[in-house]
Amino acid sequence: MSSFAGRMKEYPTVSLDRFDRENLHARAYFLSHCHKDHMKGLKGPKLKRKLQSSRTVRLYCSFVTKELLLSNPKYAFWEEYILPLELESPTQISLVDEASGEKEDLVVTLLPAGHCPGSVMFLFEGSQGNVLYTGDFRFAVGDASRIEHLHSGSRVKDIQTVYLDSTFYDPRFYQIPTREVCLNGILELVGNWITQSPYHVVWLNCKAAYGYEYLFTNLGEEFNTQIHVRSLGMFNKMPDILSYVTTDRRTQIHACRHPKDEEFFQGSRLPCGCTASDGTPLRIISIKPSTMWFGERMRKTNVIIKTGASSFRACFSFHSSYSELKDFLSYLRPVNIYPSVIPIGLTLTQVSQMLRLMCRNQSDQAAFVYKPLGVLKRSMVERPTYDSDSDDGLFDGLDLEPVRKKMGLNQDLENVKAQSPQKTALPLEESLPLTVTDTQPGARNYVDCTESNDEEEDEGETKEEEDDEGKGDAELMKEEEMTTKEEVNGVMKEGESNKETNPPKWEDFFTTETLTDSQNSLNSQLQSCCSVPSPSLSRMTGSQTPELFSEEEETPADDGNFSLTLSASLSNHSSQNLDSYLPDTLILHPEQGVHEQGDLKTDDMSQENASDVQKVQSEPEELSESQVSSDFDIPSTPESKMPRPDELSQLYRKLAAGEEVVTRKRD
DNA sequence: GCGATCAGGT
DNA sequence: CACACCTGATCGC
Repeated sequence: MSSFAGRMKEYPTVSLDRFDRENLHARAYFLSHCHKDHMKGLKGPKLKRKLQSSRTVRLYCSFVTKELLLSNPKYAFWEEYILPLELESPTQISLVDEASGEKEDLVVTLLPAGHCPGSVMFLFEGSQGNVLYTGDFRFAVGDASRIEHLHSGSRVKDIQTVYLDSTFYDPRFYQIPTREVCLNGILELVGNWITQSPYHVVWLNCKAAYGYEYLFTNLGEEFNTQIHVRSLGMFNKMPDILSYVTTDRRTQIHACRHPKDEEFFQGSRLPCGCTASDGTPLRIISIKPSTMWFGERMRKTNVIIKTGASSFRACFSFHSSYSELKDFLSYLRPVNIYPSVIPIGLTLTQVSQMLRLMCRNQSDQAAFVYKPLGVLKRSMVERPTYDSDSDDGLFDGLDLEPVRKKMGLNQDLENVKAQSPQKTALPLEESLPLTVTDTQPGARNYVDCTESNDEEEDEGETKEEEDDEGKGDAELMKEEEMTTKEEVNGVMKEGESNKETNPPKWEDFFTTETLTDSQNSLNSQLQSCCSVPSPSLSRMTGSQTPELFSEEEETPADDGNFSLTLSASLSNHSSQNLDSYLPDTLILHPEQGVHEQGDLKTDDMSQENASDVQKVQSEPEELSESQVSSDFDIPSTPESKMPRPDELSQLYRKLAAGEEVVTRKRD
């Protein structure tokens, strides 16, 4: 879930995907896609009032996003304020301060993000450099090189900052099967089921969100049918989607929902209550799209998992995997990268630190361990707060735009690897301390990638990290609990970012983020949609109310004879591991049971898996409480010692006075 | 009555 | 299996 606070420090007068709090004062708004966690405040009365009193404030988004947004009456008041933009066509936008008349021009380009219908990234080009806000996105490896507007000529544009959908920026999510592989698995499963008889139907147990449409269109295309959904008004102007969805329940593929749909399914009923016209019980399987991921060296498992007599999970991801993100970032090599999502189980500090390694000029810091106080170079004079953004001034102007050609992906990857002082097959950061406040380097061992998807989240959750000093990008990234300081209103003040000095890197000493990630729930309903029953359908059966179907209990897919074990596409395996040579799609026989990870194996791999599981279980323990101190942490570097309070206060005094802070250098 | 927030669910 | 929602309870206005 996005915890982006809405503003970029380069262009703080615009707000993106966040419309509450400070964002109420923006000169322009941008909506990357129509998911609730990116629409906070968007239907708020405050914003509505502001719009009515403004003559220049607009909301920019794609045409599709506009369409989806306005299909919900709660957002209808936006109609006259939305300025939809074409994809891939740079547009100049004037940001006007209506009070002073002050104006700033900005060129924005919408880039398709592959997350859900209408989803885009925003590329901003203006006086403060090129900034890419990714929104939520899924790019496959190599995709960045195919985007025209990320290049000028044959070179990659010089990107100052990427605001990144870092949902899966964690080595645990090293690999997620590609869209195509996942889709093929689902097509195969669905095909094998619905071809058995007209009474064999599939229920796609999708979340209430946009993003599954390409699944619908592909299924519809493949099986020459339509998918039953609850409403389709939002797609009225999108024939490519509209033609594959229907409110007619007489189809073998359903993606309809009902508040109690799980119960329905347990009772062999579809959420829409549909039955066969002749009374023959339907045989329903459910397919629940869900994210499956695999560690770096983990044997690839199936994209379809049987989870019950007639239930399946199918791999599906709206977001790029870790390796896809790394590919993306290593291609762009921005100066700064800020996460807009903190993956579960990680802290902002950890993610930021890992991302820093993907920044331009930072790869040589792969050897960086920790320098106690040694990086304090100059004092800061006028800096009310120290923020973890402050290092962005450190590397300004140091380098030219790297020569990278379009499609030069492999080359780039090689470069990246070559830049790593440690020649290892491991991802760069895996041998690094994730945060300086975390115990020892390698306390978390990412080398032994999670070999199972079953890891629990028992750790980290509300790890109190910190002190409240130095908000900085903590402020930009989140908005909660930022306490009292008026002067830190969530945005860098102009001129505050001091480009000439090398400010102390406070984040190396103190973590600055609090982990109150509590902006999860928007209680609005995007879909207040009432399905319009098609007149021609309502006479299908006299009895369509779900309640009338409870009697006959035939387990739909009990299946002694359900041997859908798909020998499947033994195609694209990189064959480095012969023992990873498994079908993409494999459906376990019912008798094999799939309820536990230990059961997730076929005969030829059971041994390996068993040992893999062991490996996971013997992983180092989580951080103990005592290792995460509540106030601020001085990391325990071997040669360093804990500063005494009087030493610290002396240091503070010097800094406050603007004196040069001389620190002992070790060797 | 409304919005914001949280807990708990899928 | 960790995304993008739901619902329902509680609180403040």
